[in-house]
Amino acid sequence: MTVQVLSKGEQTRGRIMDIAQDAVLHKGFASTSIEEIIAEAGITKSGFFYHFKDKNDLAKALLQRYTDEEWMVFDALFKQADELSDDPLHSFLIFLKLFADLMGDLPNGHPGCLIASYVYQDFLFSQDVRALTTEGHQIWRKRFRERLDKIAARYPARIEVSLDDMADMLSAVADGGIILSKSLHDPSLLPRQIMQYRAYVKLVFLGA
Amino acid sequence: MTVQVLSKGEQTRGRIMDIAQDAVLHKGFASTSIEEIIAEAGITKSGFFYHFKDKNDLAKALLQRYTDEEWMVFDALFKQADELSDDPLHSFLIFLKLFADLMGDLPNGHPGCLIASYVYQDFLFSQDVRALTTEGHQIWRKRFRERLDKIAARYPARIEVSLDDMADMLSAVADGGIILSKSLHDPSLLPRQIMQYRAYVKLVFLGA
DNA sequence: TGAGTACAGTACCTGCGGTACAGTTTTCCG
DNA sequence: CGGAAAACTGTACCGCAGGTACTGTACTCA
Repeated sequence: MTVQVLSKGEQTRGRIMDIAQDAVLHKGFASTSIEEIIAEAGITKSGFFYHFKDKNDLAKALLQRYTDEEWMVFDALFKQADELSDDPLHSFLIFLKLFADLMGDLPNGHPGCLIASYVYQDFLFSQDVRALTTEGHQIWRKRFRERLDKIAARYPARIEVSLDDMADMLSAVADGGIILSKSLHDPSLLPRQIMQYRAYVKLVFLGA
Repeated sequence: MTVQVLSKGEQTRGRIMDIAQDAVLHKGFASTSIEEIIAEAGITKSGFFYHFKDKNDLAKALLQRYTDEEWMVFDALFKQADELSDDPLHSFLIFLKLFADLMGDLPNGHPGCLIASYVYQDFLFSQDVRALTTEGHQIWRKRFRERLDKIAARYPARIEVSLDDMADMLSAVADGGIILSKSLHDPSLLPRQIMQYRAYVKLVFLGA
């Protein structure tokens, strides 16, 4: 039912990015060669460099698209949670459960977070790519923080706590959970860690 | 006062690894070239390959040394904490504070976790390197879990919680905290995240 | 129908990982 | 002190990957 609105060039560009993203998340950016990408895409080197001026340009495009898609996913989850409860705390708790379920439902575990993977390969990329990872995490902080502000207004926190730190903690637990999931070959570890964070939020605002 | 027990070969090998580890943590393993390592070490390519049969061999040696050193650091912190309190919970809380302080005291922020950085560059390395990262995280789980078991025996948990998940959460928060610290250029973020985890532990076993 | 778009083809340069192997100095041990 | 092993240096070379440069061409759409 999806209508054809993409030009042929945009289609090819998208196919290159799909192949590249899959490879990058599985073995890292540096060890993903352009040659293997074009081989799988069925194009030539010229074709690749027609769409991306260099490898760094591809990295940037991948990250940009990835963050855009992540926000859409989160928006959808937030919206779904808001429909299930008017209360800010319970809506956030529902969101966390939905988030955990989503992370657990992926067939072979979560493929990884592109942002996190880029952070560890920092100087590969130019300053503007670094800026993108920073911006990405800042936006997460801001959006989670907004939710926590509304919660704290209605449910006074049981302990002294920085809401910025609490907001960041979800990003940290998610990124760290992905690493642990991959390292220990346990796809269920990531959703369980998100549920741990959920338990923390519950304890802070509701108590035991 | 340190006595000279290292042969010249061991010294050079160590110098190569020091230079390499610094570079790897700052820009990733793949984009750290052997040529830049030997340039800084003041040796030739032949010299490098005398000590390491290939780049993967270097990666393995780095990881092995890194995990060994980490355990020594943690042992020292645990010992210090145990001397300050006999109570398992308070000792663990002290340990977490010491850990957070240590992570914050590094001049330019924590350089990063080698294990985490390797996880995102998976297929670069052979199966035995993968095994090392897995083993590393498993040992952390076991050691933290032991502490939590002793705590739970004296302080019944206020909520239903998996102690394995709680043990893993410290690794996750630390790994994720490093990523966020680097991404947001805020060295104080990592220790603050560890303190968040500490607050969680406190809430679970002591309440508000 | 002609001007872009979206590539293919070819050729070539560079840097890096890695090999091979011969030669040289340094260290250590009996 | 001498000799063997350890710890390298020097040189030459290979293959692969990223990247450049430029020409040619099929398709597409106004």
